[in-house]
Amino acid sequence: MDSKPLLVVITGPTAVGKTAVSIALAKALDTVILSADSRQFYAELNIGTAKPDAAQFSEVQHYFVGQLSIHDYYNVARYEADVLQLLPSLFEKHPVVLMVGGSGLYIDAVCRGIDDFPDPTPELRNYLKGILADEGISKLQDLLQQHDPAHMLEVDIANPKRLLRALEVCMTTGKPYSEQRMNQSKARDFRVVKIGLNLPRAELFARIGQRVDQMMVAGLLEETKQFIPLRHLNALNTVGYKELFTYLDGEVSLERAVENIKTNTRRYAKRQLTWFKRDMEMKWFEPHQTAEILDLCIQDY
RNA sequence: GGUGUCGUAGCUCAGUCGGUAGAGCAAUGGACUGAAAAUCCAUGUGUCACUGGUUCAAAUCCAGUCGACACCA
Repeated sequence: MDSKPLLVVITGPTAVGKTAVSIALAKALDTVILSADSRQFYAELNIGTAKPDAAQFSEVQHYFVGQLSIHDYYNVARYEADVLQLLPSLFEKHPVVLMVGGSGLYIDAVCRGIDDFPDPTPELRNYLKGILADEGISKLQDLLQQHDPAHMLEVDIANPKRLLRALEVCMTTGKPYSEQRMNQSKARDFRVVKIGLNLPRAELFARIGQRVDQMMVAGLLEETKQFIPLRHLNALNTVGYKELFTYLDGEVSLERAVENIKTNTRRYAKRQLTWFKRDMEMKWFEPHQTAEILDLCIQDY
């Protein structure tokens, strides 16, 4: 048997039941959980991100939950580095470690790696955002055509974020983005098993509706109110908070805002599934199949 | 019980002079390398309540039935 330690990734669409499954697995395997949820990172975001509750935290040691402030800048490359730095010490004590969350890009960065690009600088990003606002997306397309015509053939030219990011890399490195994107998996000194949780669509959507209602009962509106002055922060461009801002602005009724949260959560779940479905390494289960998932983990180490 | 209005996509509704139908929302599929709960692309969904009649042709006109709503009793 391979002597490398094992990282078990538990993922799936929002509200499918990842937390409950992962707590049960962590207890059975006597191990810890790394969150791969790009919104649970933020200490201030609690109700709207469906963080594990106090009892669950006390049962299992969690990492990458609440370690950031919403004022902090963070990105997927930093997450990759932070996880890779932490993992060896965890593997010393636990032959299996769990990574749980629904942020597909972040999971891939840990499992496969991500190319070594420079972080964006606020100055350049604001400059390019200004061009987008003043001159439109066609100007960004023109610029990328100059800097990286090869990438123009592959990139989604209607997506401003893709154009903007590619331009940032071109302009800060002086080399075309497409030449620097290796798209190759990096070597890891641990093995990975990927568990995807899913439910029939109607059941998943029902769970989403129930969870949003629970969040409202738990005080999501009050939590959101305190963020009104901070709403421009990226961390608050998040389902749950952004819809309630429109209610607090008087644009829509509370009932309408809550419906919008449910709709946008459903769409988010669908996008997550699109991402995970194309991963051929993913082994799919329903969240009640904890025993089968545990068997798979044990059999693999 | 009577009178009136209405019944078209999952929902809200449009549909002109009769030529078998289309908007919005919802939904569905997809993309994705430092903003990713972000951002972007694509796509329909039909016993036109039912039964009959008129007509070359009915969502459309006529009759009846059923249902919803409003008003009257």
